[in-house]
Amino acid sequence: MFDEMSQRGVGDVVSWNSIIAAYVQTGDPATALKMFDRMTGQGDFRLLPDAVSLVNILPACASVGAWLRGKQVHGYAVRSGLFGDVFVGNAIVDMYAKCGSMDKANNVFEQMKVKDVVSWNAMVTGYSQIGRFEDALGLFEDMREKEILLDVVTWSAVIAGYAQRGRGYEALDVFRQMRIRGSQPNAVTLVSLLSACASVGALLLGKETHCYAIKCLLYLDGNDSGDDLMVINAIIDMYAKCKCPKIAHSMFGSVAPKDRNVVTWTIMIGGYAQHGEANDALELFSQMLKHKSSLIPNAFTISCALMACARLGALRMGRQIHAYVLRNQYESTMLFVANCLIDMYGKSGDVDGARVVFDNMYQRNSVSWTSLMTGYGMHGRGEEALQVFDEMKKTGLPIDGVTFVVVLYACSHSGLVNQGIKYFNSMKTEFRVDPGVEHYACMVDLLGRSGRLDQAMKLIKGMPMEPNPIVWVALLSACRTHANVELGEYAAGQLLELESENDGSYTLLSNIYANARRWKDVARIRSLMKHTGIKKRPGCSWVQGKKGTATFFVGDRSHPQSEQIYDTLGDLIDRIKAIGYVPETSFALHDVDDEEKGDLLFEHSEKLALAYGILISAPGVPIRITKNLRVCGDCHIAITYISQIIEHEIILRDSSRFHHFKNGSCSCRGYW
DNA sequence: ATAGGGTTAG
Repeated sequence: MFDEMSQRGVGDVVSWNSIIAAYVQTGDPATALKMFDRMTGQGDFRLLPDAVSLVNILPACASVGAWLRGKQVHGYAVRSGLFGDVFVGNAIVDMYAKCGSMDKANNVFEQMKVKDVVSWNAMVTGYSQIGRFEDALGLFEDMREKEILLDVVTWSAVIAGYAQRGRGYEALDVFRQMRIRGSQPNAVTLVSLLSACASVGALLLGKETHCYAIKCLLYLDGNDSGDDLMVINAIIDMYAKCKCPKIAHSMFGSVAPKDRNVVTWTIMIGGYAQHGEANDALELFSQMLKHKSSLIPNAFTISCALMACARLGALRMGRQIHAYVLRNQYESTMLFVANCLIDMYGKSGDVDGARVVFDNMYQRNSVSWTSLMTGYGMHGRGEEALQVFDEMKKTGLPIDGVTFVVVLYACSHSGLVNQGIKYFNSMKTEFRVDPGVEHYACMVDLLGRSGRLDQAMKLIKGMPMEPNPIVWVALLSACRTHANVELGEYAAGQLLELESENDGSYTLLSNIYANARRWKDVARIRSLMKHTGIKKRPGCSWVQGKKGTATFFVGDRSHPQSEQIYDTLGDLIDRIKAIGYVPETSFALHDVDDEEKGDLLFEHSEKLALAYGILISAPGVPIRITKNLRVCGDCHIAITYISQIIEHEIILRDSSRFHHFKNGSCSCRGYW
């Protein structure tokens, strides 16, 4: 219609405004800007924009970050006298605020002769979005003086700002003030509040908000604005982030499938991926695809599904999703998805696959670089990780604390002790990043892993802050690796004092004693665990087959092919004994819970998973195993031997790193 | 015709 009109020369400002508004509203600001240029450009057709034109085009400038264009429009508004229109003024303030230039916004705001509550709200929002909450709340006082009533938007903007920055408790505080001052919350307020609860894991307050929402939804019910669904989505997300995936799922189930939108599905998939069973996330994802109605996964959905794959090491599924991404061209949001792909490939044992994704990206950010480095680090390919770091430095992308955690982690798992020390020392001097407690933990790990326990202890003593549990666990596990009972006891004692002892630290200490043949101490630890009710998390390994995942616990006989699995395993053990394998019984007490069942060393989950992997894999195909805890020492020795007598490469991911077993050696080279 | 909200990565 518009084209026809403009060809006949009957289009006027109103028709141009209408078509431009349509582009803005359907989320195509680039075309809107092009049309605005055509409207105002040289030629036969040159229309003077009116106030509506400006109010239409300013948000478009803001949303693509076209600060310069916005400034030109601002100039035109002043020259043409349209600046006096309060709508125009508000749109200019908002445009500057959204472009991150609050000082300019404030200038304009102060020049406006007529202001309304929207003007004030635009300023409050602007300050809240960049985290300048003192300035935002300062405006509250000005508003009170000028007797401008704070409305629901004013309050919600600040609550949302706090929520987005993870400052949930301050958001809740503002909400309380809002209630005291008698403002009535609406759907947006509730969504912001729920997101605040989610960000700090405040389950109780989240439940309170849920109850409040039930009351409010009675009134909202029946309008088609989609507000109800948004609130419900936020409730599902809140429960998932507060580590209640079951409640989240029952809320999800309470929404009729036809009423769910992409966000509903994505929230639930992401909730399972991060706080529940990652397998359930993938199950839900394929359910969503089967729905085949108008539900199309967006970049968020894909990222969540890839997170689930990464957690499981589900390479086969991850590759399928990668193919889906390529087929469906998720270009516009490729950066995020590609970063998830790098992470997924790295964590699923295919770091070369991660590299291919990285090399094919046309845009990268620091997450892309660090994800790739993490991948190399986990696989013990420290030199390559450091090469990537050198390349990253050349890009000018910010090098922050996270980058150094990854660099030090890579050094630690490849035995690059001197380089690690060098990078640690360069953090402050060269990159102006203050080493945090997490970097000290990395250094303790680095020194400890390589056996320099005294040096590690010296570093801890010289720390400028209190060592946290992670530091002591790093020391403790180094004491296990290098059989240092005395220092191990000390580290365990420190953990006890910080009241953060968990099943892992008890197991480590018990292993240290067992290794030293101090069985009385082993028994003491065991009874201490029984007394305090600390249970060892059961070890669990899984293998991806063509028909889904097979999971094994220690001594597990639940698999239908159990008999065959045990036969294969027994056969392998016999064969490696013949070439020198001696069972390392000090690890037999690793699984203290199962002690009554006898010596289950030969039935550890990773051994069972390997036997099953051999059964289902074609010759020469790598076998990929994932374990929830660290691999047991005896299993590590046994699998090294087994790799000598079978044709498969064995790729095992434990909670610390990857082990590639091939021809009788492991890529970890002792750096667990 | 202007202001506020839900899902993703190291």
